Amino acid sequence: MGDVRWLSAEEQRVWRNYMAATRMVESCLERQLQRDSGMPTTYYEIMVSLSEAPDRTLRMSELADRSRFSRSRLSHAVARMEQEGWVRRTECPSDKRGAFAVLTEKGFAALADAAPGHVEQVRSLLFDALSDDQIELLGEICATVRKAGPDPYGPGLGV
Amino acid sequence: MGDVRWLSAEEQRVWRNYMAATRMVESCLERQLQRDSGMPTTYYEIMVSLSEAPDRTLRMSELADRSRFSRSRLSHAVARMEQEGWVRRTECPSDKRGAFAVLTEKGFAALADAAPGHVEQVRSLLFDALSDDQIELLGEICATVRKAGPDPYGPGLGV
DNA sequence: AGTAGATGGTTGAGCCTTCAACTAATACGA
DNA sequence: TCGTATTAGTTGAAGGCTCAACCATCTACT
Repeated sequence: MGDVRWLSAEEQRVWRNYMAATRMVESCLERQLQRDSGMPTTYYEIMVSLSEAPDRTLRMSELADRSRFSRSRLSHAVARMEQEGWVRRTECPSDKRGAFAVLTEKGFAALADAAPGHVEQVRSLLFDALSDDQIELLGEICATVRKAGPDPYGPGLGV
Repeated sequence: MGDVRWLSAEEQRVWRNYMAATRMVESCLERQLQRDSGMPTTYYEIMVSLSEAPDRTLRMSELADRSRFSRSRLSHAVARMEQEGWVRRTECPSDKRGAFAVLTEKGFAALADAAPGHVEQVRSLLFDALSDDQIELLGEICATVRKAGPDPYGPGLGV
């Protein structure tokens, strides 16, 4: 716990590029989706998770874990999405504390509508810019970072 | 504008790893800094920019451009930081619309105090997990993505 | 059965960000 | 010089996120 392991000039350079690039990607995606489909990427991801689940239904906690959202965040989000008619909440018979989130038809339609523009954006921001080799390497790097990180890393699971 | 270029299975895998990894890094950094130093990474970055400027002073717009923040966001942030005593605003003699943001001694101290923990976090989340080769490749990849992206990409410059 | 502790989920306050509207000052062209 | 268009910066409302506190229910142990 003694001296600080400051970043070398080279590491600084990498780090600033990393920040700039990831922020750019994130913020462009957010803007595009908000502008064209009126939803934050958060909601998009929640709906993707639901759409992939059997009966388009998941327990709130399961949904929170998969998207790595805090329970609180998910709860607020689902409340909002319920207002939009994209999601419905059902109670769980086997555990009366529990709740299911169900993607509605309207929600599925909104998702289907938003998807093409979103995917196009992902492609043009990230994949189009990189060579096949770079894409593969990036995949490995991200997998490594992800595995090395704390798990669960945030308020997602457990907290 | 015809058919959608959906992601291949492989691209999906890369994309989900990318999202998971970058989100993890971001959220861990945010939490650490907020917990240990009571500031969001946003403010940290603003103070870094100011600390590197001559006289620890920058025009608001210059500061916004460097950090790629919208003018509005910066304005709100600086207002908040002024309350904390970390930053002071001065008016610009040559352009009476303009304003300077100045990092105070207290702000500099807060930054110096926050830096070690933040850097340690950056290191342990990203650099420690990767080989030297991977770090270099990541740097290149990010530089490429950054250059390929729209510029200015967001509400940062111009909007 | 009775109780202590864990788990599922919600809520509200506070903060940050975005968007759009706005003021004030400068630059530019006729 | 007048008028218009830009540019610098701020503001307020609306929405999303975090944190901590909070019920309700379930589990496990005695």
